[in-house]
Amino acid sequence: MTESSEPASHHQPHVIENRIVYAALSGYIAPGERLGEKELSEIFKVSRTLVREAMIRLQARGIVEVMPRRGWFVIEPTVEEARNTINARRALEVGMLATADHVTPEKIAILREHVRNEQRALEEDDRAQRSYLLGHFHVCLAETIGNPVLGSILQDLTTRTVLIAALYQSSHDAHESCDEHSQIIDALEAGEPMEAVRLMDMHLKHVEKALNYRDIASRMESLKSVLQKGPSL
Amino acid sequence: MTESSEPASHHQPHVIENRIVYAALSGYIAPGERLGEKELSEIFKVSRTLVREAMIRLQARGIVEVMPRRGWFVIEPTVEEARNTINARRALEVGMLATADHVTPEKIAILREHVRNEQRALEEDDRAQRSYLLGHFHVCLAETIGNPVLGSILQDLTTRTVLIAALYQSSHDAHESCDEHSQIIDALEAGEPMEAVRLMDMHLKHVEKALNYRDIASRMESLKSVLQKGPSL
DNA sequence: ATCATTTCGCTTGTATGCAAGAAATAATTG
DNA sequence: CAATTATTTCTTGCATACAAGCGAAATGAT
Repeated sequence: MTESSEPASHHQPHVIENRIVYAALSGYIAPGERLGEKELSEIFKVSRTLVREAMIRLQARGIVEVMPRRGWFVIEPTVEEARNTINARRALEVGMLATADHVTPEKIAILREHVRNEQRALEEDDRAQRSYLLGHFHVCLAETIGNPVLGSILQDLTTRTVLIAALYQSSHDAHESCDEHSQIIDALEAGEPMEAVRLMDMHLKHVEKALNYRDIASRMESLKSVLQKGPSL
Repeated sequence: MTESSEPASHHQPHVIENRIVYAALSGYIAPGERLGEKELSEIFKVSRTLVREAMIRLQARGIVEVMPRRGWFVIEPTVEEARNTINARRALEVGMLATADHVTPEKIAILREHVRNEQRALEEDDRAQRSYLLGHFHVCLAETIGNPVLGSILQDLTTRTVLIAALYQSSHDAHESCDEHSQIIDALEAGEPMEAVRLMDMHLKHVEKALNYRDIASRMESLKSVLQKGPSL
């Protein structure tokens, strides 16, 4: 539980990669944050080569980006990129629910268990765990009613969504999210996949609606005005 | 047209990466083929470092895999992995068609143009181009009625599907594929997305049905018997 | 004082060197 | 001669060294 899901190979590069993804999902690292190669190489006690390898993988997954000779940064998606990411999730998750065959009770149980963990994190007000679990529900769903390929795609998309939510200061209520997850499972259990599709579509609409797309612009504006209007020191 | 779509940055690693993807899509490199770092570094006239970077990216995209100290190889998906990949495509493409809003005539025109290119490759019996275009149709569709995020995901999945088809000696007729693409566009143009969904679902079923999942086993069997029964030289 | 220019420090980009290991070949032994 | 063991070769794994370039600070000119 402490180490989350490390996919096979315990070699350093994957460890670094997974730690950063986990940190992003948990809200420990924010969009725009700089990830210096030297800094990380000291933290993980390896050479820059391995850090670089991890960063390249994360770049391929759309989680970090590089500015030539400036450094690696956690992505700060534009409004358009944010929309695209969420719409890609919509397509994937809707299609996944629509094409899934019967969901066995065992699978329902796994999903229920996950939601129970979400609720516990909510009660205990464990922000990091809450953020992680709310995002990871969708990965769990994809792996359970879908397959590992779907799961890994969704892992990347949800990680990006969490970063988007952080960047645009999502006001989406965590309780609401958790409830919606629960309702989706209800629909699956009742053998009504199309209802599950509808609920998922609404859920993602809520996620997107909760974003303050103006935040970046307004943040820059306010910064600008502060710097302009401020008294000369 | 000769260089296909190179996504920005013309630095070597991306060039190598794209060349290999293109070669896979065109059938120039087969599943299981070894891609030596030294070999590639001589071809592209760069150091192993940059080749390695490209391979790591391709690994993240699920197109090559590494066997420790043995080398890099184009993936040879198992039967289960093949199914998972195609099912992931089904979810994604079905969801994409189902959630897409109205398709403008301009977008229809782009898709029609693509199918025309497919037909030309069929007439001219240009195997490489044919393979590339039949796969790329799905990427084109994703970028046209979806967005770049969907496009890049589908790029990876279709590339893998082409490799799967090569590995399992798909008997899927190219003409049939092309026709099915055309019909999907018809449905979109007619404003009947659900019909497009149905057609896409069938299309992917055909793709999967055309695979001879026994080929790998039978190939190993025959090789084994040949080696056992053969006369001693 | 303000603006342009240059220098300098720190970061990533790329090549290279050497170590570790797997497979193929050669040598050894029963 | 067969089977095992030793050796050699070729591959990737990882660290390191140096080059290149951006940005900030220092410098200079107006």
